[in-house]
Amino acid sequence: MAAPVRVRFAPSPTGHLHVGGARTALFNWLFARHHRGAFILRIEDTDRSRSTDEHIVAIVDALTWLGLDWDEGPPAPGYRQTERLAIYSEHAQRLLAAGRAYYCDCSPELLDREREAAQRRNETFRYSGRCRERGLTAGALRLRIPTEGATVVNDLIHGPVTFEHRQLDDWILVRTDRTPTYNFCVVVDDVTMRITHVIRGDDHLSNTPKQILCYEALDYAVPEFAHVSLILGKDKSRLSKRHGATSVQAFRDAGFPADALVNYLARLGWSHGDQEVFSRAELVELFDIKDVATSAAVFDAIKLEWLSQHYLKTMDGARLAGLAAPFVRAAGLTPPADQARFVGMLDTLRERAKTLVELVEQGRFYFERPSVYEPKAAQKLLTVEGARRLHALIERLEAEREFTVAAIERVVRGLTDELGLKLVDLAQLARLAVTGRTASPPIFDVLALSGRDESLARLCRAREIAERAA
RNA sequence: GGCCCCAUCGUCUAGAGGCCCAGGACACGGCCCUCUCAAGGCUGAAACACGGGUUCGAAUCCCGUUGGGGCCA
Repeated sequence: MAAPVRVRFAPSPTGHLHVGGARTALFNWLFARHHRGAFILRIEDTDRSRSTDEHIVAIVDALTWLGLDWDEGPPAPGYRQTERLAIYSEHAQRLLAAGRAYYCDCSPELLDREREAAQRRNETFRYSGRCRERGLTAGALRLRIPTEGATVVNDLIHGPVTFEHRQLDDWILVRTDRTPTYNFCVVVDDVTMRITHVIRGDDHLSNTPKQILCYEALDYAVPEFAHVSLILGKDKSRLSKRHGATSVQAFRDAGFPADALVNYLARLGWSHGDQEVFSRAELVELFDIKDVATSAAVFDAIKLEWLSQHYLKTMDGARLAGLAAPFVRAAGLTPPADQARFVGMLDTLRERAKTLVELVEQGRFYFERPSVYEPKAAQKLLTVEGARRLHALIERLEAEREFTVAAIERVVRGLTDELGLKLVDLAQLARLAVTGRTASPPIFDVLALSGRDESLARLCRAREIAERAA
């Protein structure tokens, strides 16, 4: 029986949660859930100048919204690097005592000169090792790494990747000002949190051999690694703000269901045959790190929209009502108290919108009377003849006992025949009167859902305007 | 610049030597359905970066070139 899987997602709270980070978090979460292991959230806030508590809150909110729950991490203490400084220095002392690390007092100026010289010779800069045997007791702490040989990263996604030690240098663990470096903190954190699989962005692949050497110096077991490719923008450069929305929060605010974003992110770089739509349960069951693609992927908002619409179209009515209500209120409107009626309205809207924001916009007329009529249509339809037709329609509807979709349809179709018109003639007229627009859900549904009183009031108002325009 | 990673339709991808003159999905075009708009159905166009090998046979293996990305910064 292998040791239980423990993975982590370790964002820096220097901004909102980026979709790239969200995907890394998702892959970690899926891996943990698939193997019934633990998913740990750790905050890498050693860069104090750029880290803020607001960003931690934003990241926690975004992960929560996505439904990526963690088994260990904030708000419990001990999962922020700034709380763990003592642990880093303890490990630094151990390495020093064991002779695996040494102090170096070379000045930055000297190092810069060496770096430039190395570049002129077309070589990788590698610290000369001048202080290796000097036995200094202060300065920057460097890891002593082998001159010969190579370190192989057995990446779960990429396979074995070899790095020659002569390309690596005695990197700094702790700076002269006693602050630990990023690479050192990561190793110590992963080791002390007993992380078994490090699943992270491709941008860390080059740092991995240095870290492996540090694990070995510390005499700790090296975890498995899996480096996920980066997400690119349309122009194939690293996805950034200039490509449009990139934060999870932005997609949430735009009205994408969390399930749709999760499904999209999962399929970006991971696949399972020809399947495109996956429930959470399927994702957890089918996810295998070996099926993650090796190449970078371009973020395609259009496909996300398609998935979003798919989820809006297919999700349970009550659930949709729950998701839509806040967006209705955010638009300054009020959802009806009658839940069944609200769900009925949403049912006519759901296949017409790509996001919840769009859905509310499409269905505005359900919550407020149209303040204006589409000008071109009004000019064409709200005429003397239009007023006559509206008048007839109003009379028939008033006389009708029932105000159901079926009854309304019977009335309208009957009137259409009598007047020698096509259905479209009366439908568009009624549509304009009730919604103010020329495109809406089926007009019989709209009428029934709006209710007899409201529908008649709107038809009458349109008739007045038509009469006045004449 | 050095090191590392990557390379199938516009995009996400299937493909782990013959099942592929390359499959699915999004987007795009056409047709159908239709009270509008959608949704849906059918259908069309669209790719193995290039050059060498290996093999009876390569999208699949190897080498190189080119291009993109990452790290060092």
